[in-house]
Amino acid sequence: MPNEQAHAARFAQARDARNAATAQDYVELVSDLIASTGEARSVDIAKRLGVSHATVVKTINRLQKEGLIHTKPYRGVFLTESGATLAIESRHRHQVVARLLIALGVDEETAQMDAEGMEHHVSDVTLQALEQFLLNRNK
Amino acid sequence: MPNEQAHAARFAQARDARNAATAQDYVELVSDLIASTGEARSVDIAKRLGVSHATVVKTINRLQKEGLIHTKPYRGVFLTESGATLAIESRHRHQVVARLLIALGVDEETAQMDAEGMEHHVSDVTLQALEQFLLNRNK
DNA sequence: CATAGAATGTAGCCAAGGCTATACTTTGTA
DNA sequence: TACAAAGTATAGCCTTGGCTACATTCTATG
Repeated sequence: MPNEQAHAARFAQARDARNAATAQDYVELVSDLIASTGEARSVDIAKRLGVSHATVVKTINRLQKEGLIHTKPYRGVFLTESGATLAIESRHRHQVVARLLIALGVDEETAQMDAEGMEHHVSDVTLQALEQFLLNRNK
Repeated sequence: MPNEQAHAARFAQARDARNAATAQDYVELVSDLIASTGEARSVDIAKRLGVSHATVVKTINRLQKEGLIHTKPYRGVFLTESGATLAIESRHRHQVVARLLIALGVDEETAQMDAEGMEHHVSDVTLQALEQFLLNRNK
């Protein structure tokens, strides 16, 4: 077993990642929706996430306060600059994890499923290692 | 982008994994503490998790209702049979993920940090693929 | 161009997982 | 053996992220 402080630090980091996961999921999804359909409407976000629209509206209000998103009443949802940056990072992280799993023989759909949860816990150090592995492999 | 249903299913699975993560962390930790010190006391669990003891007690009460743990008032925490099974599975999953990251060049401490969060999102299919990769690599 | 239906927003509920503060047992030792 | 310290339990608060039910605004079409 690790020592007490190290152990607590691991759990603290995992908790932080869990808390940040929602914000990342939303900005990534908003970014995808805008890219593919020209706009991100809360009803579409709700369908994609599989939650009620009320939950989406509440979360969007929070993310707006946090400066990741802005909205116009009865209009779509838009990303701020920092939201857009976060979206790009999140999508990249997701794709790297998914590609790794596929490279290791996991089927596409399962890879996407598992990557959705795992991505939020991949640190920069690990992300680089995964990218390096994928790079070497395709040489 | 995936289709709507598939997309929603991914997020649903990630949410389920998040909800199950606490239970897994607790039983794994209780199991480790019993193995290394002979008992699992709530104050030690709190220190290891880096949360207050009140939080630990509350969670333990919930897990007790769910049949993973049992306690004797003012005595330690013990695992039920299903709790012990879950602990073994969880620890195994954690170790496979950590070993994978180390095999890909991530340093031990970072690997343990990231594995702590990632493990809860690794499906059985992915777990098998990771084990297979580690096996082939050590041949 | 009125209006029904769709989209958006609001209110209020719940459980989980954090916290501090306070109370109650146990236990080691002066 | 009495008592202080350590450990355990309880109460009450907060935020997040779910939900349903209801209210409001847009918009497309008859």
